[in-house]
Amino acid sequence: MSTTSQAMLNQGLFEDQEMPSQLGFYSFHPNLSFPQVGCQQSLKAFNIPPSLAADAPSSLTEALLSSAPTKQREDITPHLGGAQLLSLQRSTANLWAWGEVNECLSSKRSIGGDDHLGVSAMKMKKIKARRKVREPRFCFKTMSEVDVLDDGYKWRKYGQKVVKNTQHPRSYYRCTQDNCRVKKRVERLAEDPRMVITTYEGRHIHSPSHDLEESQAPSHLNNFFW
DNA sequence: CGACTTTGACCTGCGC
DNA sequence: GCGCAGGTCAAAGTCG
Repeated sequence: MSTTSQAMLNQGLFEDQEMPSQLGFYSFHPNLSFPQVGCQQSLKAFNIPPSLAADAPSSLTEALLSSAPTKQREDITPHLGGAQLLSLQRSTANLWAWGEVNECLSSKRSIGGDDHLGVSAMKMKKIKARRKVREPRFCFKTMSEVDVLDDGYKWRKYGQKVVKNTQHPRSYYRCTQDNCRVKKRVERLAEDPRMVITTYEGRHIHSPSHDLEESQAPSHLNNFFW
């Protein structure tokens, strides 16, 4: 669709279903090092081989690309290699997660063992206590004029809320497929209204509604549903 | 008429 | 316990 062809997938954040405290993030900047441990935990949840992520960020990029729906693959590809993203911007959509990611990044090399994420046990305990069990979440930022990007699935809007300190409302969508409980939130970045923050929660139990042909193509990575 | 959006009310978790 | 903010519900409205 032409409206989404201008969209640029810049960076993302995902969370392990089994271990919500394990967060990984990806960036398409080739020089940015990778928080490998947390990353691999999350990759396991999304069925992406850890070996792809352990080597270099570019490997992960390929993994994400090969497992993404055709439409998003087209959106992402033109921007690979030339990405100029070094900073991680906060948004109300993933504020709860960015703190942990930042701590992970700042301490990932110096600390091993159980405390490999560098988050103090006390703080981790507080975080876990605060958070109830969540579906795996995947959040990314796109530059797009349209709020709702065509990701191949059908969504029904079930709510809209004005979030504090932002002039743009947040929209809540649910997958229309029976028994599929995937949700997504869409909002515009307060600092840059051109950027759309899309947060997926849960995993689809079915193929994209208009991407069936591609989803049946043989690939060991194609079980990564968005 | 069914599918979808809108929107105010309600529920829940968290900080103080 | 109270108030705030985010998330969800559901009735009403809209559209094809």
